[in-house]
Amino acid sequence: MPDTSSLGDFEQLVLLAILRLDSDAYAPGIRVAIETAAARRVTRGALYSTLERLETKGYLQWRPDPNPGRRGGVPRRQFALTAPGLKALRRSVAAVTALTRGLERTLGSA
Amino acid sequence: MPDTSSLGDFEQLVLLAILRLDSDAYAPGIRVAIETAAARRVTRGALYSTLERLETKGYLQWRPDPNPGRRGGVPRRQFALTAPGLKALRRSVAAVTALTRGLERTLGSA
DNA sequence: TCAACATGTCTACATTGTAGACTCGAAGCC
DNA sequence: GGCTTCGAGTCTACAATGTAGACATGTTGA
Repeated sequence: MPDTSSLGDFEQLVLLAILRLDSDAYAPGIRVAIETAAARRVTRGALYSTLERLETKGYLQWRPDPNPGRRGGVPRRQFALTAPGLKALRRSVAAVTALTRGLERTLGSA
Repeated sequence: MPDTSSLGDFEQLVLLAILRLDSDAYAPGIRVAIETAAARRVTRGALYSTLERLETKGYLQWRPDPNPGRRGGVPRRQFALTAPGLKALRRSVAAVTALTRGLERTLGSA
């Protein structure tokens, strides 16, 4: 791992989705959020591998669903960013923002 | 390659830098632009591998430096996005933008 | 002629992304 | 109770992307 450990693109999307979903940050919802925002398919495998890697890096934490009552078996996990996770995400978003600034018209990100 | 071929994070930064530098989009400058924006080191190897991969995907093109007159040996290459490259970049930036919207305060991207 | 320099190439490997089959256990139905 | 359905998560194997650093090549100027 490089010392200025940066985020891959999918990792970035996952962290953003968790931040955005806040207390609703369960894996299935994260998946839907990314699929919607990025207009692309996200398999469970891809998502869980990434979640695990982010946890290993100390960028996120989870706890068992504080309010269950659904259908399935295994309890869901509620994810949240850690302080280092938020910091890494900030850096990552800042890089894109810096290079994007002034190109809004060309990029159509009105 | 997935059919909805998405950009890796470094690829995204490289395309953004090229777009931004416009007619000054030579490899060394691209490198500096990314190092500055992302506050991280970028080796030549990393950059050229990525440029080559992006070219293979048809996302960028290059031509020999139209106005030479520098020091070194091999002529520089001037890079530019292709239409598909711009499209892919738009998609990629749009995903980040969509998930970022409303989180400006938290992310400090004022 | 030769050192310094500016680009670009090559090789080998590490990290991240992806797909899809599989496991687990609770809930509902009969 | 036994069986099916379902939601969530695990596992394995591989593909794509990212990274480092040594090397090559040709120009310039002392």
